[in-house]
Amino acid sequence: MNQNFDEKCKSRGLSITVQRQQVYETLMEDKSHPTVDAVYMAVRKAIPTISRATVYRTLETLADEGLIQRVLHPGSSARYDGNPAPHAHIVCKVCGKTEDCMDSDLNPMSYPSRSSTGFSITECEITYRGVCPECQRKAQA
Amino acid sequence: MNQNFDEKCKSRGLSITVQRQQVYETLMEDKSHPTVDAVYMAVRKAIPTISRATVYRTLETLADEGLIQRVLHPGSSARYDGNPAPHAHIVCKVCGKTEDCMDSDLNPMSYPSRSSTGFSITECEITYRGVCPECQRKAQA
DNA sequence: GTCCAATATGAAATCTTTATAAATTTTTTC
DNA sequence: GAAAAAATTTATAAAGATTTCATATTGGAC
Repeated sequence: MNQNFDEKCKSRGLSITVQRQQVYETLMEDKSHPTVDAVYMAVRKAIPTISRATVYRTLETLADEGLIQRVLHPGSSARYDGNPAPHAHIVCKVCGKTEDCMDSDLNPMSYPSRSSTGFSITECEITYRGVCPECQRKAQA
Repeated sequence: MNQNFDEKCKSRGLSITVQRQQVYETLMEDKSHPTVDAVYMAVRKAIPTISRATVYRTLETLADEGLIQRVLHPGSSARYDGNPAPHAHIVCKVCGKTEDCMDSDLNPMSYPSRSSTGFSITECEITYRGVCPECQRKAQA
């Protein structure tokens, strides 16, 4: 199916399963930062018997392995992003829509030094919150 | 109790209630970025009959008014920070401990321009994820 | 192909959070 | 201050999100 993905699993000691392949492929095709449930619904079209628990576990596993990334969403359900490269996100606090934020004027992400925190840092997430154009329009009406 | 807090409520048109006062005071005293449940447990010592729903609602209200701030926590429960000023956080992905991240070498937060996104942005959140010193030690053992 | 380890399933359990209606408290008005 | 109006709290339930668990199935090494 996706040779690249299979190799990445293999190199990490993960078994290659149809469920993992399908979840990954679905996320690569859906750029909307879908919720777990949205991924579950999409994957069911290909694997009708897949369990919701499997989708949860698979997404978590792939994120732990750095193949995808988890995107936070205030007070609501988790979302995932098929692009594992660090980049900022912008979330509408009315409808929850989540988009990449690629403004080149933004300061580049920097990491705190190990010495100052004692943490070993592996991920950085920047989230802007606001109101998307559509919800602004609806609010005016 | 806290004159300052009472005034802030008044200026925002919020009623002053013992529940709000106590939730706010609890959060000011607890610098650990507690979960809603932790706040609920602490406030119960002062107001044993307080409802969990009230704590949820109160924290949300105070955050909406900018008196406190909500801190995201990947896939888990929300946490709150009594300091409403924007600052980065660092979260341990093993135990969930959340700390302020005040490294002065970090790039300052910048906001994307309105024109590039169409969003009206009100909040920015920076979260680093990694493993805290304690959990690193435990993992070695 | 056989076997063992890893993974998936399905249902239930466990959080976490929100909604609702009735009761209470605050604020406003006089 | 007392009464009326508005806002808030309570308690319960419901909804939603996520995890757990025992069992069944599958993948990969041999």
